[in-house]
Amino acid sequence: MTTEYSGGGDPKRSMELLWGVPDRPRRGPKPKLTVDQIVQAAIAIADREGLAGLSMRRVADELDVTAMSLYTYVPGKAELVDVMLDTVHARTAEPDDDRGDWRSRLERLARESYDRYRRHPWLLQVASGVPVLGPNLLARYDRELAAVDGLGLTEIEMDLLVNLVADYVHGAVRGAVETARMRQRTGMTVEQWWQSYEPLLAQVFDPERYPVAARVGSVAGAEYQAPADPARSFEFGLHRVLDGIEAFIQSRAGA
Amino acid sequence: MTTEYSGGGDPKRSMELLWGVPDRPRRGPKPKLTVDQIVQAAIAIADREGLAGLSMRRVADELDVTAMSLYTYVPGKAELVDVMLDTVHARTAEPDDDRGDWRSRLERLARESYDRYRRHPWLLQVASGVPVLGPNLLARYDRELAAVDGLGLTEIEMDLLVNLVADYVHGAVRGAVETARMRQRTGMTVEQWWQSYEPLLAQVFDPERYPVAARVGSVAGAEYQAPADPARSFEFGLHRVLDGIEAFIQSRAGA
DNA sequence: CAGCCATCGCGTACGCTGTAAGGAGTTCGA
DNA sequence: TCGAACTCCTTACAGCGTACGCGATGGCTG
Repeated sequence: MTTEYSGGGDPKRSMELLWGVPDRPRRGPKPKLTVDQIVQAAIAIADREGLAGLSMRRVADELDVTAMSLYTYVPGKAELVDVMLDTVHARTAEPDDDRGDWRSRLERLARESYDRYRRHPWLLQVASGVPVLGPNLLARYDRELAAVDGLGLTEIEMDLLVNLVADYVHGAVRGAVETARMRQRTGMTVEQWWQSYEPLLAQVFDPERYPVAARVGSVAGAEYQAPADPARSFEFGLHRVLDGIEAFIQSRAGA
Repeated sequence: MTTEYSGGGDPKRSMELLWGVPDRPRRGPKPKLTVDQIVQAAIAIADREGLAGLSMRRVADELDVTAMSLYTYVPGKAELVDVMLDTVHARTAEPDDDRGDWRSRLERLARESYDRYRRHPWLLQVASGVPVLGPNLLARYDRELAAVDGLGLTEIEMDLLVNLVADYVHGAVRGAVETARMRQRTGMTVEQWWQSYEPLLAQVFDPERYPVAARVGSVAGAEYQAPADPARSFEFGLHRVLDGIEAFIQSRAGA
């Protein structure tokens, strides 16, 4: 169990943090920390222990200060998460975004997003529907749009397509992340968990009441050794989504 | 900001609550409450105030008992959420699940799911990747599978298709839910929020650095009067997903 | 019909959370 | 040199889930 944020704070203060204000000459004692140190520490904690494990005191401990000291650098936890969100969207290298056709470009971006969620599972809990846009989030949006630019689509259609892929990836990565989280918390693999859970289910399961689920569930349970196979789901679904987009682009080209 | 659960508790106790144990003759004082009353009160609170507003004390207040009394009926909060999850998947009527072709069946189920998320936004925070299956969740899985049964697909393919739709709906409904949540918390509509946020963004936004985003963003911002239009995104994406599934089913029929 | 004891409901307590308020010490600009 | 600005701290509050243990209740057994 974990906590969800973003947009909770003051957007103005978040934007200042994200884009950097030209800092006026400082008068008092030298700051012991930087905002970036705090953000990096917070990201490390959230990666390891989830958003539920992220607390101001925990971050402060890591940096050998008290919790309240952090409020000198950051207005509050919500704004800190806003900056964390933008920060993990930074890119180390600027690779081959333009290579290939639109389909391979979109697929590459979808996998990049999937991998980011896997690396930073807490991203799933950060509300990004009404995001506070930092430089890296904007850069990502720009890259995604560029992947479907020049195909004769309207701007709105480009936006909708990019949203579709982002929405699907978000939905699909949940299974994998929750599986990993369960393993971390309980020390059990999904297979082990399934082996102890399946008998419980069998006790109450009535095949006549759920005929299709009975048939499909038993085949899937045997094949996955678990109730689901998130990685396989993602692969399968991604191709279907891209097929759907392909049909749309072809129909627009014909119009 | 809210809290995420499910699977956190003891699966065995959750299963007992979900499927009902034949209760042995009770000896002590008459119970003041039933599990169902507690679950209904908890759902009402979560609907109104989000999962963050759901606390044992809050539920107890609503029912005129103390927090600790609830632990007579429910092992803990995690198991309570498990039961809440299954309960909101109950159906009032048994309508026309079989009507139409697979596409209209799947679309109807997707919209039903979308509406449920809108009615119970906290569902988005409940981890369902490793769900504790109750009768209603199983019934839903059965219905979804039945929608793609008899098309010549393998069981695994049926499972993957059903997952794909569920994942997409989950991803897509987030935008709408977060928009509604923002309005509830801040009292602002998205349009109002956008009017105050857009100038902040314009101050730091460099069109040369984000050329495609600049073009698309300005068109979309003007058209939506917001950074996005979640309802429209869902409609658009759902049709693309179904198109992708259609392509798959046709290719399988040909094989 | 008495008495046992399972069960219900409650009061208290612990360690955790985000952060408001205010005080002490440090360093720069005037 | 001295006030203003700034950093960092201690203290405190209201909230959380829930472990523990205590009285009161009331159906089953003798």
